[in-house]
Amino acid sequence: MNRSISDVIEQFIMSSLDDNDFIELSRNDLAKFFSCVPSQINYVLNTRFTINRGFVIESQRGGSGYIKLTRMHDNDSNFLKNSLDCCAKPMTALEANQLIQNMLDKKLISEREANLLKCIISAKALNNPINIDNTIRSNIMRQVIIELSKNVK
Amino acid sequence: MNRSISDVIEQFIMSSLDDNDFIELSRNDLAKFFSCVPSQINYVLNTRFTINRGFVIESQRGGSGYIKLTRMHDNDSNFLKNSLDCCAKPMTALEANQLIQNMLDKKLISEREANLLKCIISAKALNNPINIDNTIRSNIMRQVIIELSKNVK
DNA sequence: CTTTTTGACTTTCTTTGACTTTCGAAGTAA
DNA sequence: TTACTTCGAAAGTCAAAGAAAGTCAAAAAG
Repeated sequence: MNRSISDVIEQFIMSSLDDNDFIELSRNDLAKFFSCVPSQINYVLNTRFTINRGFVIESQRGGSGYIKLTRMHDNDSNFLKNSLDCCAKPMTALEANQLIQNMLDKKLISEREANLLKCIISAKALNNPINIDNTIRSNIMRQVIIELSKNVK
Repeated sequence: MNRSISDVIEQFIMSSLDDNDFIELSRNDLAKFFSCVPSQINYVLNTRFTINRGFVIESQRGGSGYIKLTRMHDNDSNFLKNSLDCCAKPMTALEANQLIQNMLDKKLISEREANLLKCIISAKALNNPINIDNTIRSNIMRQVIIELSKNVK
């Protein structure tokens, strides 16, 4: 569902990454191509291609500048181990969502499972009188990771 | 027979759902179309298109936001409806486990999903200083049921 | 009373633009 | 040649404006 220009740009970049582990973009050219202001590219990059979702952004300013976008590969058990670390502290719903999305991207869980998890760590599910949602959220994600680890060599 | 504007809007939405399992609405456009305030749409949605009547609502705020309305088919919807009732009160881990087992038996979820859910509603995941685990547990199960409802054909 | 209608206020996400920083190349002086 | 300066072409930042949807409770209708 490409609802906004940001979504369209996201898709475009995402599919450029289908065949390559990294790509080099020109911010201005991309912006021109999509008839938007250059900083919109930054917005897409910052909201969609985050480190939490396994992307690394490098760039250079000035003449012949560029933006290099790399998709990180990581073996599954390593990934799960790192994810566990993320769950050491209380987590916001946003953080948890990104983690779940990441698991989906890595095919550690199915789309259905991702949706289940997302709704479980939502504010609606966890909302409680005292403000410890974030703690519970990371507890839950920790258990999920432990459970998933059983299926990984 | 259409006493109120709410009834008219209800009918309109209902007939949009005749051909599709889900529709996407724009709250503002609908409100404009029916010359009412936007929050009237929420009122109609909240009073008529409830989970108990077999509807699921998802939405997104912000620029190019939307409201997605899904109708679930009633094969399994009775079971889910009853399950929802179970989640009206706080639940022990044992009760939740039984509910999950039931879902598995009915093939509404896979074994893997059942295991995930079980670890999520375990004391380990939910344990928190104050004793409201059971409330959170039923909240979670309620959201899970709502999520599963989207997949029911 | 209960249900519906209304609107002020809030939250979330996106779009835009003015301003800043960085880099490389080209030009200039010693 | 070497070192310094200038200029323009990138990319970055940040906050304001815009565009949705959500909430809640008061007022109105039935």
